Amino acid sequence: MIDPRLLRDDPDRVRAALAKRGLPDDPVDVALGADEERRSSIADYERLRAEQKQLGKQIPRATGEEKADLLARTKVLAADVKSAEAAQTAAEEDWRAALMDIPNLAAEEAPAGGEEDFALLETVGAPRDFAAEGFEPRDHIELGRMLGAIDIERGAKVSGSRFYYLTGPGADLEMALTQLAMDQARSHGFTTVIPPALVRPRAMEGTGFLGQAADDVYRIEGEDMYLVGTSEVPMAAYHSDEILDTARLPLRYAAFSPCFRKEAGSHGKDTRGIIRVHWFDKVEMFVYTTLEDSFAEHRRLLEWEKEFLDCLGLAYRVIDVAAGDLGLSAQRKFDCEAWIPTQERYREVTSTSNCTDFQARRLDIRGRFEQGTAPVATLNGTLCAMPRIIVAILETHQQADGSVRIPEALRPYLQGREELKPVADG
RNA sequence: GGAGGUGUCGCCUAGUCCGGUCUAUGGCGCCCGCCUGCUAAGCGGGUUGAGGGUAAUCCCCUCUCGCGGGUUCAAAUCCCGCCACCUCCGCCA
Repeated sequence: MIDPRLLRDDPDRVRAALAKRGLPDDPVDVALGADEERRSSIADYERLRAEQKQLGKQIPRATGEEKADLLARTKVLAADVKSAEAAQTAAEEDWRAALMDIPNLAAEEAPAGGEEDFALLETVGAPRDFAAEGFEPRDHIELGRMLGAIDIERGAKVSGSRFYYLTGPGADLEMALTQLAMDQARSHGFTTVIPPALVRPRAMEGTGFLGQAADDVYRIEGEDMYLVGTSEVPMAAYHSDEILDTARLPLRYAAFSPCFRKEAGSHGKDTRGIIRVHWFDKVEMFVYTTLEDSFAEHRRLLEWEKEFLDCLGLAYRVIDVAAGDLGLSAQRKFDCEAWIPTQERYREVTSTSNCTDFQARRLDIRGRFEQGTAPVATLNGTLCAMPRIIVAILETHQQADGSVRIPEALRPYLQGREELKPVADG
């Protein structure tokens, strides 16, 4: 939710921000009108209510005819108060709904436009040249099968398309990656967390996943509960309705959780393999800090993401995501895209967003500052999304015989193994 | 899942039976001031949050006693629903 004050004081800035995302600006006028309506209904209600309280105070002291008269007047007034209150509640709801529809204002620096309009920030490492090495790389599906690491057929049999089993070295790899990621995060002062993956609507809505993105969310039938698509959801809601001690900021958490996504509207995309799946596990960084510090913190999250990719020996590039592709909550977003040899292109493996005070305002998370309380800033960043990192590792570090060299950083978590070797059919 | 209990402005707590004098009591903590050679003690004052009137630190008003409804002229207080926690029983990893 954007700052209602900003909308009232400088609506043109909000209009410009919508335009930058390629969206129409009529929500601005809707919200402004709702704000007018809201404030006049508040004034109406409060005037009636104050009168009612005044008269009510006189009743216990009054007697006889005077009392009967007061009772008659307050009885009428009570009905007026009731309808004024209902009008006020309705106006507040309309106003809030209108405000909730407006996405966060994109950063000045974020490129304008849609998905294709990202800005390339940097390229790290060079894609491996398999032609020069004299062999054709195998894709992760084939490697996963040869190594006994990924079982896509049985995943489909049991759960349907876009499901998989990680087995043997595949399962080991996920565990190792999880521990490596958690160790890295811990060393940078993060608190490790395992959050609930099932949440109430409040958490989902507060993080911005129940608007246009609702199609992608699994809901539990008859329960009013949702499966989270990322631990950003339970971690943002973690401090909801709290006033944080600003001396303790930033609060940094590294959360491991399963993630569930319907992937509605992506039919036909990435149908093979485990690039795009309905369920995966992920280690996510989540930070609460001040608005002023959030921009520097965003850069720090990006550096920690790069540190993780670097120690896995992956080639990747970093992009500054365009305004139109930011999603509802983000003010700015950086994606790291790893080179996938058999696709011969860079694919998103991590993503970090600065949501400024947008989610904090929705979830009522404030800090106590000298001037009073104010919403804090929330940021999130992927440390390790398992399937995509496993894909990148398998394809990048494969050898001609189908074995895969294990990056040194992972070896301590894989019983010292230096490579994964193909196995006979399972 | 069943039965019973509890939920008050940071923490503890009075008030709820029997509706109005609750503008919610007191203690602790915290903040400001006084006193004191310093410290402690003592004395005085302040200390939930949100919204509206306002551009506004002052001032006025409304809401806020877990949340949402209802009854009533009037609800912390009475009624209903929900949520959380505690105790016991059942079940379970």
